[in-house]
Amino acid sequence: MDAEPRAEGHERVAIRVHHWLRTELMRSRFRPGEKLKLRTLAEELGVSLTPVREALARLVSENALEQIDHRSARVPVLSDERLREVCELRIDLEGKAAERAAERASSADADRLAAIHARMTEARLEGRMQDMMIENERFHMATCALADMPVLLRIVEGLWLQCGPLNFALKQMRFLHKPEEHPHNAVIRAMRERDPTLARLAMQRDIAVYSDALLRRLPEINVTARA
Amino acid sequence: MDAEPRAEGHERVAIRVHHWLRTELMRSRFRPGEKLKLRTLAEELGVSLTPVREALARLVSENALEQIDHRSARVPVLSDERLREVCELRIDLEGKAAERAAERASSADADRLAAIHARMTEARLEGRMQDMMIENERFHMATCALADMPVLLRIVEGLWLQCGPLNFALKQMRFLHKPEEHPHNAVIRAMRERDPTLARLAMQRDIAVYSDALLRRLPEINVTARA
DNA sequence: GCGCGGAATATGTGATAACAAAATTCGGAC
DNA sequence: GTCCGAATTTTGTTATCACATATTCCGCGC
Repeated sequence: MDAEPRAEGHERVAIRVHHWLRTELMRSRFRPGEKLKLRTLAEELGVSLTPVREALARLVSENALEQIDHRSARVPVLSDERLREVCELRIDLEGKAAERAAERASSADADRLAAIHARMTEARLEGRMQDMMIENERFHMATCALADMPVLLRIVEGLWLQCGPLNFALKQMRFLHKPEEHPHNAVIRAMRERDPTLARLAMQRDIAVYSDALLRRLPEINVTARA
Repeated sequence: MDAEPRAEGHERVAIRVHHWLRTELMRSRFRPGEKLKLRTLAEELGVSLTPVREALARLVSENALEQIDHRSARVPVLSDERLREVCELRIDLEGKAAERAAERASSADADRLAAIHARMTEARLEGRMQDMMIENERFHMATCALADMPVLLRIVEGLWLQCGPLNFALKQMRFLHKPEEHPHNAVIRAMRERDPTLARLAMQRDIAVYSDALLRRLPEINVTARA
């Protein structure tokens, strides 16, 4: 099977599993509280236990999974306090990232952000909520990446991952903003105008609105998680 | 329901290795750029490759190690920019933690911090720099723990771990403060007086002084790392 | 002496097996 | 019918093995 003998194709299996699990968590395939079983995952992916184990260990270290009873790993059930904390940290850290990004972004960078946001809006209008969420994530990660702070970027990715399993709650969520008032637009404008403070405030408002909506839904999420 | 079913005796080997490596990294046993070899570590600890592999994978996920050429793991060589970033994030995040801690700390908590700082001062006066560093770490972690923000605590632990390999540079470092002016004292006072702003500023000053000292030393550190 | 190439060694990866602990199922006593 | 305990099954952990690739080392030719 050397379709790609040396190219991108032959990543390590453990890395592939890790990426796959990350994505599935982001797509809310697993519910909060669900236990992830080694042999089940290994069979589904057609690999042995070893790389699956490594991937799970990494996700535990990233706080994307929770080690329960010193043995199995499960998707964390976020308490109200914990979700509040994650959101608060996102507000601080993504706010800082947006601020820094606005100091450094070129107009081409701003265009890229605008393109992502356009795809996100399109998906939202067509009711493809899954795609909308993916583009939303892209928007935030792209903004963070513009700050050119790799350590911060990894931390923010970790925070997103912790909220990932909750995203399915947003699938039925009403529109949070009128399209023309969406905070992302202000973020993009701030990039073009090199206005760090505006960028920070707009990003923080975006996250705050998202957080409030999620926190209101948390009780019903954790009820369904119990089942 | 035993008193302590699996308390001390048989922790998982992989966890033990992970803790051990964390500690060794903090104690600067490994130099920046050093490659960590599976079989060497396994032999030293008297275990097989599997748990060592898992521990290394976790440390890579925690940014405490760096995956090089998609195969081996090595202790990261921090660039000037990267060290600056880590320190900047520490100033933000530990500042916030100290602020929050000051809102919630009891006077018993303040006593505990004072005790840690006293041990640190004692170690410093006696020239036991290694012990001093350990107590310094304890002081910062204990303060963060008082903030009652577990997610933040894990992030800060990760940032410390990234600086860990550099700590050996501080062994010969001159005193950064006169004992009575040490910022830790101001932090403790802020806890007693419930003064969040003072707590944040004092903690930030402490980290800033440390950071500047470390940044000045970075060139020579990275030279020795090359060897 | 220098560079090159191949062999020997070192090193990491993934699969499998043996084992231990936990969860589940089943059967019998009441 | 219910509850308790033993047997069975499930599940996670570690060690070992086979293999692929990277690195080192040595000898040969120039």
